[in-house]
Amino acid sequence: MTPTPDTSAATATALAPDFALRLVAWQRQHGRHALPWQQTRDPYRVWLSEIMLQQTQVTTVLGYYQRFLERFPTVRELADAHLDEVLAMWQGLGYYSRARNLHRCAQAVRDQHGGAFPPSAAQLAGLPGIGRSTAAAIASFCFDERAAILDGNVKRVLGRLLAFDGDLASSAQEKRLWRHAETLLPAAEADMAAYTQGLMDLGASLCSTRSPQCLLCPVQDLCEARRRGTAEQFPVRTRKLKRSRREHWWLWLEHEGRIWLEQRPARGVWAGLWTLPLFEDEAQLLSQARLLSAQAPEPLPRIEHALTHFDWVLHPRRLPLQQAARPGEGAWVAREELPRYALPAPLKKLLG
DNA sequence: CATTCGTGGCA
DNA sequence: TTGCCAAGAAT
Repeated sequence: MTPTPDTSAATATALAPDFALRLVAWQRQHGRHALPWQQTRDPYRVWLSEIMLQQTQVTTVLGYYQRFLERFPTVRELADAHLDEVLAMWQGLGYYSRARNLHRCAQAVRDQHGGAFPPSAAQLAGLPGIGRSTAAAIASFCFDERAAILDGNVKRVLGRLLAFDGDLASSAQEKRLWRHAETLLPAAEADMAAYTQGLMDLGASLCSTRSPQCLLCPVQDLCEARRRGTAEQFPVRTRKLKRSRREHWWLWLEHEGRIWLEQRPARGVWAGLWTLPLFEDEAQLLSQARLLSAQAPEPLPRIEHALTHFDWVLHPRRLPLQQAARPGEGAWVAREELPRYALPAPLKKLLG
């Protein structure tokens, strides 16, 4: 049995000087330059943008980014804030462990780095919420460090450039691609910011997931997938994520315009966010409701909410109360106070 | 190494 | 409607 020859490694080495120089030139002429987080080299602002942009589209981040900076203009103000307020500013953006790690990271910068982000990818990667790729992005943008990123865009661009046929669901294959990404880095530190941005810009525009526009690509004649006419086949990623389904009942208690909210535990789905009391089935909800009122809760239309790995069906049941009992650990929240509470998207929609 | 984390947009 | 995916990291 002859092992498949690893042509991608030789390809990466052969392309190394040309690819970077072309990408850098293209980025400077055709890439994005007007995004808010591109108007600065302040590590705090660049870091904030990189965290928000993890698994999140640029258009979604834009509004959050400005509002967040107005409330927390410096890393110290973020570090000194309460986690609940950080979560409230993050509500709707998703992946809430990012907000939790963001807060922890700000405190680490304050307490262990004298209030300034450490100026190297290696040190940045040791901070909460900053992995290898995010560390490299910050270091290349702010400090011109020759450090490779490997996000979704880069996996697609390099996967096609090298016709990399390893399954990126495998960590061993991803490790190989990391090495290629480092091989392809530009020689000059002065080119690093444009190079890193160029990889992102190319992946977000011409080298898109579906219908890539190879004819306009600055590296079309270097691209192995383009040569084969099989750009859409890269990168290779077998998905084994099976979506499951969960079903719960939500008790919406109201008293004199206030709503009863409970804070979810610090781990798991919607960690630290405020929600309605959740029940495994309708019988348990009704059992709780009978302790609070002689009235029966009003059934509201079901909510179908899709998370990454499961579909969630929620059945809201609304129950106005004459007297304000305390059904457990939680808070009666007036509507005008709701913005200070971090609510998951479907609840914000339901209450809105 | 596999799983667990949100949300909105798009074909 | 359904599935896929977007500037990933932590466990």
